[in-house]
Amino acid sequence: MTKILVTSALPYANGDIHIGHLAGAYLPADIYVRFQRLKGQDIIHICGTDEHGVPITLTAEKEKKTPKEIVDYYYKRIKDSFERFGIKFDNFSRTSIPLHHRVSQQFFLKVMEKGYIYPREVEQYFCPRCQRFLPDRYITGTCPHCGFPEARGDQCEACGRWLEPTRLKEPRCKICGGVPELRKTRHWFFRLSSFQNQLKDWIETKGHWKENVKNFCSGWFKEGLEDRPITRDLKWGVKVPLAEAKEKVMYVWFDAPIGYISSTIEWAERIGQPEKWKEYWCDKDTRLIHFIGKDNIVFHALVWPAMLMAHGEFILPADIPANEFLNLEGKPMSTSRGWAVWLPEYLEEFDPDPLRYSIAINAPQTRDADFSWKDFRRRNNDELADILGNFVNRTLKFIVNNYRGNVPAVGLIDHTGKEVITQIRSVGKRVESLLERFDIKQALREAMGLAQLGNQYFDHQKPWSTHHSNPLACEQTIHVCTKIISALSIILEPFLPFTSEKIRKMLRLDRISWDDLNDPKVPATIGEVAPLYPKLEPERVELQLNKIRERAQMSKPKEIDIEYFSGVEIRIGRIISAEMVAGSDRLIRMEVSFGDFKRTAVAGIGSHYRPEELVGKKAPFVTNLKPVKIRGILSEVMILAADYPGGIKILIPDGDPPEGAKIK
RNA sequence: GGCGGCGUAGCUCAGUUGGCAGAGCAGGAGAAUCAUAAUCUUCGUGUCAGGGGUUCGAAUCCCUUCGCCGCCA
Repeated sequence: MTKILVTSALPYANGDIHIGHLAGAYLPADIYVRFQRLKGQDIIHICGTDEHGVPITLTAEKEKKTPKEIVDYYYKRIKDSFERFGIKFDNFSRTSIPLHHRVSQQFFLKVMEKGYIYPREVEQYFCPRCQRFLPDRYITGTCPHCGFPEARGDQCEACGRWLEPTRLKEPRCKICGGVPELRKTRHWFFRLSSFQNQLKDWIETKGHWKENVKNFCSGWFKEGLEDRPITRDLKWGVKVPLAEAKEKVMYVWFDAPIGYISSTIEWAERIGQPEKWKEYWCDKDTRLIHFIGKDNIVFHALVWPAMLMAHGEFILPADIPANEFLNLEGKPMSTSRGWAVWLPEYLEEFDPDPLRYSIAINAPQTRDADFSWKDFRRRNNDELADILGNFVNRTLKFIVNNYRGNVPAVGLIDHTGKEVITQIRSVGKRVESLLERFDIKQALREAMGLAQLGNQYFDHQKPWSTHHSNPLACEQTIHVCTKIISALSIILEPFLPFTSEKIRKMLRLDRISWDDLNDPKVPATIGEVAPLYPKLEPERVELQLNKIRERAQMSKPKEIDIEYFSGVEIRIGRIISAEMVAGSDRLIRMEVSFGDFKRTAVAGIGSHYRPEELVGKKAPFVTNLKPVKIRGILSEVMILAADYPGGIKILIPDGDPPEGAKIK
């Protein structure tokens, strides 16, 4: 049998999963895998967190933690929220485990052995204060074209021109503000350029791939593929397995996709068949499918296949169903601006299936789509509760009320009933072929059509009336309706697994398979009946809408007027003494003179200043803050300092203003 | 700036290789009372963003303007 290996993009362990991620990769993948599994296919779903790279080290610094602490935290949260949302993986690994490091290193060495990795001297900015080489976008300076003083190392945002960091005038480290210096360093490059033709030929055989994927690739072929550096001067990551590169790690984009392989190996070991991963990665008959969002297309359709070609022992992707983006309330999602719906937060308030439904029925398959809370509520109430939930409920309640919970058995089914059963089969067939093409949106519409069909049939047959006038006909109707419910529990399982489970409980069905759609099983008696979905009041979703609006507002500082500002009293103070607060490695206690009076300050700047450095310095202090006790010491004034990832700098006045001078 | 995408009914979205513009919701009318007042039937609606071109025929292909979005290793 053809095996299927499905991967979902490795989420970056630097934040929670939000609905955009779900729509882009994880939900479509989960639906596809659940469907294939119901069909009895040999399929596994592999994923894990991507835990290396500079952004994680920066988050760690910002939160005064180690990178390990950051990734441990998010690994747990991400894994947990996937589980609660019903996204099922056969293995959910992480790229920081030793197994992954080993596999990545072997991969590296193998590709190097084949001649596709080579070292090259490059000049890069190094920040002596941060003690590290700076990625392009962490350098700012004056743009040589337009004179914009805050241009980024890779591009000037004012005039839009591309830049090399070395061309910036007065370069500065974006992290600490220090002056970086050019240093020679050696990096290893992947010979991507030599795969251009091979990749082109390969993609031409993929006529069935989605338009957006092919489009992206052709753009890149036009530009021409260039070799890419695959090492970094960083401590956090997979060590480069070369004696001459002891201090380097792999660039995160290189080791991350190898995570698909190492996660599969971890899975094989876990189930006690350590060689089994090869059946998926090394067998030409296995279909490798990568589910990703559109931001990942170039990588999965070009760079990663080139890496696999270079390595030579693994299969290439058979399909890359990439989705577009999901907007939120009409605006693109933005984690930094707080404009997103995060999964852990959602799950505190609602059940998984309504969101699975909302996303799947309006999936961004061919273009960006929009998620709104209003629409979410409507989908839940008008579609899930009213059409699907009500059909199940009215039928089963009817059985309870009129047949004491025993499903009527029937010897014969009349023409109309048979027609319905034929319809079930053809809906099954259509859903099947739509899902094979990854068209989950249309597939779900078709599946829901079955509930609608049920309501129509129920209405036309009028069992509430035939129950008295023609009991046999009534029994038939209810029997057929129960068949429809049974079919719904199968056909909806990939999309709404929790709903499917509830229905199966009510119908006392323990095992289901896609083939059962040919003649859905009907139980003799039913279990306890309860409505499938509670209706959502408008307030429930308005609350959510307000939450994201407020958050977006907060990330933008509020405008204040001059009166408001003049309410803050800031004066120049001279630090007359300073000492570490006992039992703390960050707090410094200072006595500050403002000429006429003295005050005590406790400030969390000890990670970047030694007390003796501070004594004698003049700096601005807020002098009318409400005093607070910190570690038992009353802090009466607050020192002003620049606080940014990687550093804290107190402000020193220009010249020598007198103690106590007011700042306006 | 360059490249790419998008613009279809009041709203959210489908529209295969060019072949009479579609669905759901909202809105109007009716039927039914088993069911979470939940269902079912039925009705209207479009400068397919604007302009130009190719074609017997364009929402679809080409050019252009406007608007929105993304990417730029």
